[in-house]
Amino acid sequence: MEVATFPPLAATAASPLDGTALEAWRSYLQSHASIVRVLDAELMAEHGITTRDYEVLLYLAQAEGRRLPMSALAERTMLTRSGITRLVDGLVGAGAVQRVSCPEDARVSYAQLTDAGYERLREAGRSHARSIRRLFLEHFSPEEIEVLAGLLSRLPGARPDGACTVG
Amino acid sequence: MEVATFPPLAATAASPLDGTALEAWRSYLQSHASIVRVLDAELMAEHGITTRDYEVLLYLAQAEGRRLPMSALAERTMLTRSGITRLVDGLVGAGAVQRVSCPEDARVSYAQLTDAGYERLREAGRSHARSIRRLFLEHFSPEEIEVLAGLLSRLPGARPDGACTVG
DNA sequence: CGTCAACCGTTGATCCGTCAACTACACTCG
DNA sequence: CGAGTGTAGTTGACGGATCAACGGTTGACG
Repeated sequence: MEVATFPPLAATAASPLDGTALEAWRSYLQSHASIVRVLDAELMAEHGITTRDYEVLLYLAQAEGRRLPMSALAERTMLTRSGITRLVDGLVGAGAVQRVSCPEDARVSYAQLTDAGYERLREAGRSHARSIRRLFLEHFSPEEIEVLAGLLSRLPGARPDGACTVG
Repeated sequence: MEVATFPPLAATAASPLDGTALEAWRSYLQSHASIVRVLDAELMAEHGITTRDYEVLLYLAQAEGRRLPMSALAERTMLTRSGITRLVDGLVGAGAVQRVSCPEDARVSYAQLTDAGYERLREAGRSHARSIRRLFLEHFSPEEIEVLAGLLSRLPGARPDGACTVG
């Protein structure tokens, strides 16, 4: 697995950002690209699922009854409803998810995590978390993690309205 | 312009990350997704170019003679050679870039920034930098920027010259 | 020289996600 | 009830990026 170089995008000859600011921005962008790329590759190589798949599986696992309406999934994943339809198609094909229609509202169709899907998630989750630690967390001390969390949480989009219960 | 919600991917019921660590990771991912999404949309709305386009234009502008071999572009942007071929096709079509063959090595073909392309970049650069300030930099004090830059620079891929050895 | 490996850029097939259009259903209000 | 409005999910057409394969070029080495 070859893990190429780096990606930027930042100041222009015309309107440069200040030195340190530019560095911060570049590191932010580039590290993200690199880390996510490796994470993707590892998840795919070791468990045959994409990060998107994993994300959806995780949301379902955390949801009441291990099922969510397609729209809810779309919202959480920041995908289009149509995108989610296709993604879930794949997961259904892989046996990780079933479609279940909703008795109270015939319009909605739940994506329901199967036992196989849950098992798949558990397995993937272990190595995924390990990867995250290795690629991200391990570069900082606990105090630094706290600082980082505090700073990053101010950025747009960093604060979902609670919502996601872990465990 | 609707700027949807948030994207996660993180701990699983099976192997959760520690609380603060999880928060840091989530903020990192989610803020990136949100910010990049807005940046993309603004660049497209105001100047009709993709972030990728902008990136390529910027690299060319910074390069010796405002031109680079396709492979060099691919490397810098973290795109495939084939991806770059197609992207540059577009820029050529838009008149921002020309293809120039290399006299010393008939295999390489330079992407050469045109004057029009440079002008385009300058215009886009202004508002782009403004957007970056608004979405990223303005959330921190100068000292915090420094701290952030220092922390982020440790992550894989954050160091342009420092070789990207992961795996 | 002549061969062969490595390399550059392009192309065809394909995957993944979007947008826009459509179907089916639900809810409100006359 | 029945029309109109809005919502949930799917589908077709398309764009962007990848991989695999190819043709042209270079450079090293027998």
